[in-house]
Amino acid sequence: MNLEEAKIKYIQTWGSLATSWGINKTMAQVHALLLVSTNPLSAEDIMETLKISRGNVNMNVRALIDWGIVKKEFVVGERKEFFVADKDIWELFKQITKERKKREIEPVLKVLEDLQQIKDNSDEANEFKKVLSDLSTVTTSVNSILENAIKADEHWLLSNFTRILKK
Amino acid sequence: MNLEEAKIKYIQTWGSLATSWGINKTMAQVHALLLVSTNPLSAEDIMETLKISRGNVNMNVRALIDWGIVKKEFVVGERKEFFVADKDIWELFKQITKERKKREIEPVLKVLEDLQQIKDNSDEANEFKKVLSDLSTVTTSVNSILENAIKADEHWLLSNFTRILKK
DNA sequence: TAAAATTTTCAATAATTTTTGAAAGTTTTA
DNA sequence: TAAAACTTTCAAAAATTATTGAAAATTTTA
Repeated sequence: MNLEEAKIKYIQTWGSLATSWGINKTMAQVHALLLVSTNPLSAEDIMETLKISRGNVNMNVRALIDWGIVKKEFVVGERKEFFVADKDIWELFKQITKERKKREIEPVLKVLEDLQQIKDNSDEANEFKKVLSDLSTVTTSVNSILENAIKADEHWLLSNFTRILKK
Repeated sequence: MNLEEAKIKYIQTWGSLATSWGINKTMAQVHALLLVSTNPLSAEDIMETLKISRGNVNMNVRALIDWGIVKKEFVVGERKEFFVADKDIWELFKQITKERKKREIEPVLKVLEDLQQIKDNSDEANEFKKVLSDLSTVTTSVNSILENAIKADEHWLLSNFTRILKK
């Protein structure tokens, strides 16, 4: 396998992992392409390499910029826009975590809390509240871990984890 | 909001969270329904409550059993099968983590390792290998955390995390 | 053993999500 | 200012994923 093949394999692999975690395949592939590219790429470069339409490139690049993991870059003497991905994978991990936490986990925690408030003291209601409370505990716990992974310095995840392993 | 409404709200909320993490909505809803139900439910109970077809119930209940988070149960004097969800949410968390780790993360780690092996010493190849290596580090790290969450006792996640927070 | 009850399968259909591509919009150049 | 270069939008089409429901298979009862 040569370098080009390896890059393609990597782009495909990342795309399929993304799909099973609810991230659009093309978005992941565009990101992967920018990540392994040594120079900034234009919309056309991406279109050609991934064989996708202009509109699709535009939509997905914007989504990546919105997630804070891709930046626009200007190349001297060139009119069009170019894009680059941050090469720091920890930064990537932090950004993705941050976005998903905010968009998906926090709203669920809010609903779980609201549901706890129902005024009903039957055994059935109390059993339900117990389930909700347990769910909140796990969800909060996951949320906290993610929060710290975001807040702390680059290698929080690895360094803290290593410490736990050694205990 | 009364108890019934709260249960429905919870089932819907869980279903939509599941969707954004690549889990089938109905599968999550069936699980949520079993989780808040005080007694075992038959395929028909599920069909009626969630307004879905027999085939759909069958497919999704089997998937849940396959994931190890729902069990068949027999009710005396009844011919048909009934289903229950483990009420221990930590157990649920562990099972889901275990399955996703095995099915999705481990295969990716394998590919990343394979790709590292390309025999090419150009600057470009080395840069690519660096990206792969960083990805492997983060992925391995996430994988290890999940591994420990699975192996250790019920409240590993919470107790260890609390300790880190207090440092 | 055979009829009844129940579960499973899976081709067809429906719903959802993604992608296209051409038109509209914007920015830059001359 | 207007033509060229480029980007964005979005309705329609394509692709993917989920669901139905009726037929086949299996299990239970009598």
